[in-house]
Amino acid sequence: MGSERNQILAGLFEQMADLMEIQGEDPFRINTYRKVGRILAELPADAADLLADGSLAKIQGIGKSSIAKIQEFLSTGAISAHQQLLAKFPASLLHLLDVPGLGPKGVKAVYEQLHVKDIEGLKAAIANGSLAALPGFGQKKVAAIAKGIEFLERSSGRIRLDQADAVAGLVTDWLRRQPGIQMVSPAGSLRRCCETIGDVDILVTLSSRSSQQDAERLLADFVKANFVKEPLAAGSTKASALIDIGGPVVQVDVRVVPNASFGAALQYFTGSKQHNVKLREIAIKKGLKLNEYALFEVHGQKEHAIAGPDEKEIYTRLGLRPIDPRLREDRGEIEAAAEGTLPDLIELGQIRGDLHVHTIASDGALDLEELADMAMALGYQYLCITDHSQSSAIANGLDAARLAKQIDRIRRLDSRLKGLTLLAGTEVDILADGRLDYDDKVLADLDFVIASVHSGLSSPREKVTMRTLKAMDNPYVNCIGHPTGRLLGERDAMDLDIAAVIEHAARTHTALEVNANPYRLDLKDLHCRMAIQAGVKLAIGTDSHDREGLSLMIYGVNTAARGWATEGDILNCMTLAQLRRWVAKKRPR
DNA sequence: GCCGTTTTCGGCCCGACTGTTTTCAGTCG
Repeated sequence: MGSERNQILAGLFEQMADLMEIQGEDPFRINTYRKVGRILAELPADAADLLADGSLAKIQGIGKSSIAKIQEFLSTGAISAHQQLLAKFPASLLHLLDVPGLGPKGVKAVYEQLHVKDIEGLKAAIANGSLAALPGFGQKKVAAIAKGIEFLERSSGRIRLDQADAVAGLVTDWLRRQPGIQMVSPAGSLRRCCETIGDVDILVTLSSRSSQQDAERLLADFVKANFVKEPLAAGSTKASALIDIGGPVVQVDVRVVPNASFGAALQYFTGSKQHNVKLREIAIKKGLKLNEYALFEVHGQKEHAIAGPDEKEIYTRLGLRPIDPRLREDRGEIEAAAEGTLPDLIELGQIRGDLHVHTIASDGALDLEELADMAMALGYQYLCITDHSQSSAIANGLDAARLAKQIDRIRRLDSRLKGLTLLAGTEVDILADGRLDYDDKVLADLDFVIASVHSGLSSPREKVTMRTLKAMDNPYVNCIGHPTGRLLGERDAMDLDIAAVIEHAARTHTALEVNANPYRLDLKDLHCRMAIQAGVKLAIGTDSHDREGLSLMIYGVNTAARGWATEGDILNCMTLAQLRRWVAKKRPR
């Protein structure tokens, strides 16, 4: 995360795992490589630093062999074990693993027996019939692989959380209207509020009088619903269909589960996989067994369920506090649940205001009055207007004179408002050399200042980091907006030294934004957690540009919660008086 | 490859579904 180098390293371990799987090695050994890859990807600091101070070797799951490989990579830029694997199998085989229906065994077979190296080769082997001639590849399997290729080429991979919400809403609304339906709940990465979603999982229960035929009928009806673009499967417990949401195609799985298993199924299908593996290990140590039907006590051959209908019960019977779905990533939440030290996660209702909003003065669609009305409807105590500054010409940024007029309008409207305080702010550009787009004299007239990088996002690490650090040195800058500049599915994050930014934020009494727009979610969850651990305040802002904008706050709240944020970590959970004192603390007296 | 108040060796999470089989391997979540 923080370090690009960590990501490369993590990728190498992932690739080694994939290649070893194609080679047919011991699955447990492969699993270890994957685990190391995941640990590396989530490291809070550069692997080189953690290796140097010995903390890397102390991490559970990283042993001598992995340390040696990491060391080798850091000194030579490569891992010989990785290169030896690549000498046996071309790297393009790794893409073949992405084809649904084709696993490592299949990839090995097509490579060794048909010399298929990539998707194009696989298509050719299907077309000329050579794939169907392979032992173990019958008509149906070949058809499934052909379909898998088609899906791969059509799907955009993962979709944003708001897109997944839209799809899930469509399907759950439809499900709730069906006869006999009792409970409906999204599961999977959507329920965990991950930043992107692969496919949408939805669980339902039927009334106790319902039969298996009722379940089959429901699932058959689902794949025929008008929003379905293409049915994939419909059995007695599960149906899958592709749904088109205007652009990407999303797979939605609907599962009918027994009432007595609803909690266990919800737990199971919410994941994450790593979280579930650890829970099942705990169950085994206690002489229990956990699966998607229930938590069982095991007595020899006999077993009986001790939890199942209620998800919380699964956790408590395992000796754990119930864990919020947003924390279920095996990032220490299970240990915290055992010790009773889980955080009281931030909730939407604790948000007292929005600190990042644009109006028609720059590139927004709403005027001050409309925004004030909406903020009051949301029950906010304050709303900070933060239009763009002059350098953001494309966003119709305000120069000092227009900003002065805007401040005046804000003050006048504020004096008429009851129950809401309108704050005058800005989202000022951080210029190429790290200076700001307004003079300090201008900034001094504002209640709250966000500084953001909007240009030169692909500059080298040193440069983008320097700009951000320098902006924080300004006594009027209270918050860095969308610190990494990423746009999910569209633009990579800047190569920012996030650890350095967090450290500097702590030192300069500057907050970091959690931009709530589902395209951004920036800071992301892991960075939120790093910032919180460093004592940095997070400001959750919607960066609202239109009517829908203000309602996106929940995405920022969920992202912060995934970073273990509590009410006390969030700047805009403060009362107005607290917020003003917090801002004043950095300013010259 | 990693790990250990039951183990320094022998374990390592669980089940469903599908297709190609004739008792199971591969894939998936």
